[in-house]
Amino acid sequence: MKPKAASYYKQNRLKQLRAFCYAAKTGSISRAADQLYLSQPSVSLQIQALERELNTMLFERRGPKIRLTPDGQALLEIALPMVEGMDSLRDTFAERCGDLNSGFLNIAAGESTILYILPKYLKQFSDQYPGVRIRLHNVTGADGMAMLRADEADFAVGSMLDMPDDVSYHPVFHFNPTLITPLDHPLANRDHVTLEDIAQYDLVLPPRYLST
Amino acid sequence: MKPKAASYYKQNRLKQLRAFCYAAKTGSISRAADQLYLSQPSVSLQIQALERELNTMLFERRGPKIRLTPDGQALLEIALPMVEGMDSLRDTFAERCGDLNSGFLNIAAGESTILYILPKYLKQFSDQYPGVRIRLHNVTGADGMAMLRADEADFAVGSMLDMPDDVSYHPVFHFNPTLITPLDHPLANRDHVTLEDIAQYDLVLPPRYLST
DNA sequence: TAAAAATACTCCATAGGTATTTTAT
DNA sequence: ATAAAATACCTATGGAGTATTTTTA
Repeated sequence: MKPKAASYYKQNRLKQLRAFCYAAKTGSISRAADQLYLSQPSVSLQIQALERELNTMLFERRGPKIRLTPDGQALLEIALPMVEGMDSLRDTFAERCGDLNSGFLNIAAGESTILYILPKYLKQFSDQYPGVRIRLHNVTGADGMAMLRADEADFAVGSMLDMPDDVSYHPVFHFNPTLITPLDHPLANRDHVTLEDIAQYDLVLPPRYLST
Repeated sequence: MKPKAASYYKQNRLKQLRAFCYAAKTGSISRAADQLYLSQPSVSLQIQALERELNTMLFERRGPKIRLTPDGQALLEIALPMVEGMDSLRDTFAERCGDLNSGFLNIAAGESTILYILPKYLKQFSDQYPGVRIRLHNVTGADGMAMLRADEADFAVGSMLDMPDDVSYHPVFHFNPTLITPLDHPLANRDHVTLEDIAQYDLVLPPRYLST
């Protein structure tokens, strides 16, 4: 039996607010119930619960008609954006990180790598994911390692003669390209990395030449 | 039996998101469970349900450790403000329209009204609602009307010889005091205004003399 | 092996339904 | 008289619990 956190229950605020918003918008509890695919008593009770918990009158009940009170008006202004936000969250989320995502990709590489190797692939990548901003960091191999450890870079590309043991690398092809990630990267602990595995991580960089 | 609205159930998104946010912030499902006064399996299941519904992986499960995926990061940014908004809604609401409310009350009145009539009532009012800031606007009757229309004033007090028809006024007593509100004010469309009706609107101003 | 997460299962609180009554136009 | 909200009551879903197993660092 847990402490039970006396009065810490936020209950189903969301349902209550949704019921309230629909009732406010339609001006009728019954119509709200229809739109929400609920029964009229259900919506009525939700609103009553909300009024009880907020200790106020949200609607003026004038017989069969209801009307927002000033308090109700105030709540509506607060609650409507939240309810809409919650109900559209699935789409918002899909839009945000679904197929075309936003965000940043930090790449650490040496100057010559940036100049001669990356452009071709970056072009290809940014065509495919126009939402992703790419930041190139012109650093030497050692500094690139530092950025990886500081989580300032997502990938480092370049020649690596000495491979520190807190960074994993995985040969991907039979000729030398190497995938370098921070140790805590999802792919870091997998022994077999397939192209499909990498593909989901926004960037596939198959550098053909390891040495600049 | 109602239509049942195939797949229209938004379920308890809120609980799921709250569980997720706490887990993300603490970096641990168990700690999140503690803070939420829930059991560890409960939080775990909430998050799994969320992942199923959003069709994604929010956390990297690496044995006993969890870590936000990029998707999880994105969701956190979307969901955190919502969860916080919902959980602080009670306070937000109380602050906005509770017993001692905050906010401003704009009163348009002529100079002599301000000097000789209002002070007594304003004193009374500000004693009762210390949270409400009062702004007095020293304007003539016509300008007061303009402020009402521009929603820059909540009430206008003063003599009104010509009453424009886009502003309603309601005689309250048998001698001449008049209540003037913008047309879209809650009381504007009611034929019968009682003292109780007015009392809930932060301010009761029974000016004894209409003419300055 | 010790931690934290995932599973398995059980139960009861409550959201939701149907039926009915109340109320104001 | 009608239409809508409130009330009464009941049922069943699913959220939350305890106990246990799995996993990896």
